[in-house]
Amino acid sequence: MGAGSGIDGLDGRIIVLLAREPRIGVLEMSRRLGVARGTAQARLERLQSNGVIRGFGPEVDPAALGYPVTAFATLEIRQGQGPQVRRHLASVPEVLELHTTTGTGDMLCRLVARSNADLQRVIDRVVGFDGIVRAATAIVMENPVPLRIIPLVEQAARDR
Amino acid sequence: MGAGSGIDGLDGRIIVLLAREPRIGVLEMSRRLGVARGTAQARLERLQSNGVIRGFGPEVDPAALGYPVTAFATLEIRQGQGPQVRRHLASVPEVLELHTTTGTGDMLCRLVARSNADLQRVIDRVVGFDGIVRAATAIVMENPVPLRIIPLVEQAARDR
DNA sequence: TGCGCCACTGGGCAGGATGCCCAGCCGAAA
DNA sequence: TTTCGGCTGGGCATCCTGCCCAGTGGCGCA
Repeated sequence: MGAGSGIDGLDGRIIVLLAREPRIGVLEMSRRLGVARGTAQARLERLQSNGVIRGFGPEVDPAALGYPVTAFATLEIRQGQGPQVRRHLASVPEVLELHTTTGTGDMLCRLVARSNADLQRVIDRVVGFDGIVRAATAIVMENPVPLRIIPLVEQAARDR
Repeated sequence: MGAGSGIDGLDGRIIVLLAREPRIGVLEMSRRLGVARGTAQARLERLQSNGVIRGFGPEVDPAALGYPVTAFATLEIRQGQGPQVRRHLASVPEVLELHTTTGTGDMLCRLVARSNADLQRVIDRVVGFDGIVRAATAIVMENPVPLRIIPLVEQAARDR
């Protein structure tokens, strides 16, 4: 991993272009970039087989689905209960992602809920499991920087 | 918002299908769903103008870009320094997202770095700003549940 | 210095998908 | 019952895709 990886300027421009206008095709892309279509096509393929671009899945807004409340929960789990806890959390649809982190056997997960009241139900379901000792929840109020990748891509391209 | 929104079964199947095989076109989609092409096309358009589907931006893997280390930082900020802190954090490429949360004027941000050592540099840059009083960092070790949306979509579709 | 490799170019080709149109049908609401 | 919105199934021209090719230029290596 990371062996032959790395992004050059053209790769960076491809990703940024794709991030800004996801619907454009290879041909339009090659026109904007000022390269031959075959080049753009080859680069795109390489970026995907490289794993740099994982895919083009639809970005779904949980709020538009009826889940406008987002929260982060820090979980303290009982020793050795990791696998069970993971399985449990994976089975809860409102758990959007889960990380294990350094610290006291902690996990961090992102939750959504239909309302603040509903969040209580979600949390109850999340922590209503033997392996979980304690949970601390932080409700998201604003999202000044939504998940982004462009600045990082540009820096990676600059660093050659 | 959220007025006429909501997802029916067909919408749910469209999103799930798109999430699993993002490259398929409208025609192939209509074939898999067993509906007319016009229907699939109209639904997709509606989902996008609804805001349920925000877009189809490329999913870029920071690790493949040379940033294999992910961390979450909880920041305590000085009263009234919110706007400045946001601007500062937005200017750091390694800050992938930023949330303001309930609690003691806290913020939570996701960071990436080239290595554990590099993470120190990133954190220094993040907290090297007047408005930030204290920072607690949790390094991500594993990601048992990567950011996902399918289970939530299926539940939303089931709930009518 | 000369050679081979690799990426890029510019072009061509057939098949397929897209965007857009239409008339007809049907169920639900007024 | 009438109207309306959504779905169907079809057609159309245009455009893009995936794939192919030969030619060219830069670069590292012997």
